Amino acid sequence: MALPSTYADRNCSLARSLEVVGERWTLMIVRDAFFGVRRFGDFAAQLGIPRAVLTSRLKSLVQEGVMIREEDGGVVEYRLTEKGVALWPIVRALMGWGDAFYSPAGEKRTTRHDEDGGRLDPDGRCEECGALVPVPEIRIEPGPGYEPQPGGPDPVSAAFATPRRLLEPVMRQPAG
Amino acid sequence: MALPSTYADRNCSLARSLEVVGERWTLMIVRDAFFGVRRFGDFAAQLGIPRAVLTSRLKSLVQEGVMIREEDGGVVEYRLTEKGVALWPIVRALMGWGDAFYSPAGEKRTTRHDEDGGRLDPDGRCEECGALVPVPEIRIEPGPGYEPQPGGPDPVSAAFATPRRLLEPVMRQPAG
DNA sequence: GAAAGTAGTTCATTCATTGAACTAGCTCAC
DNA sequence: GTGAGCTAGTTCAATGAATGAACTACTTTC
Repeated sequence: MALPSTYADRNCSLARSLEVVGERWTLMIVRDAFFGVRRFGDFAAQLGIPRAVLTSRLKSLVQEGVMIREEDGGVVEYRLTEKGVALWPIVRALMGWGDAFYSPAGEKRTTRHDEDGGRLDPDGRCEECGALVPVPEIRIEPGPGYEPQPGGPDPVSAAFATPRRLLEPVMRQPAG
Repeated sequence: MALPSTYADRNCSLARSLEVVGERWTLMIVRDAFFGVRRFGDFAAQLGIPRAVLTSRLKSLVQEGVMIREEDGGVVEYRLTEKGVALWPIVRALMGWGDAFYSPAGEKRTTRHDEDGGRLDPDGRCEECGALVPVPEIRIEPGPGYEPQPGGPDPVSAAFATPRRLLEPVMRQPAG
């Protein structure tokens, strides 16, 4: 999205949000970032997104302060900022709606409070302890609607199929 | 969005949702529908969207069961179905994020429980009575961040600036 | 029956996306 | 250091979608 420059609507925060995260691919990139993807090549491979588009999207996400680009000794990483992490309710709501109407076998991913294993309700509250669970304490794991991938599972996809905390980096080679 | 046909990701309900509501303009149309817009011409005028695009979006929303097209005595109306109303948490989350990061003067629109006037918290719960307020009982009104429109306010924009219940149809001529 | 309104189409132009190939810089082994 | 291999990011031709303005077809109203 975002063409002539934006949506015209000055009085709607929905329009304003969509100007930042409403373009094709953008929320998929953000989702991957929640799932621990940080490297350019991993985003590209995982999403099947053209590299030129990925470059453009990451650039605008960084410019908007949703992600930050960190270069450390030749290694480039993209991470969500606080503003980016604040997108979680949006991502959760979209996953919830898709689960409800397009996943008859049940939710594709289950979220839990990693501390006590309690499931999270639609508002992100732990059904065990009642707390509103902060993003880094959310564990995500395959749910009843999850369909194991056919074909060779690359390391990143494999990590996606394993219970893990949000934001925890995907490891691309076994730590040595 | 949604080009070659879709996103490839079979295991993510976020991708699935974006295939339905992720294209440019789609969520703006849905928002207008929550605000009571039902007529083709009102969507077109309110959003400044090219009519050809509007036709295409409405067609796919109807096909997906998010909206329904009703023709009654020459009058055509588009309305949200239950599945469409279930998009409210997504719309709310997007408005919330935009308010938080792009509306320094405060939220652009306030939502209340129409029965008792209580404000709704981010989860959509009434701060007066504690109930999770169903969409038709939500009243929306200009908030502290709302900026009155310059220029001639057409009837639809005027309705948007007045406290009203969600889904309640926008009247285009005073009932006679 | 003429005027005005509405839903929707058509079409040339502009712009974004696609996908594949390419560049440039770094790391590591020898 | 030289070469192999990896990674971030660019380039570019082809495709497809968005834009905007004009137009069609149908209704209602007076």
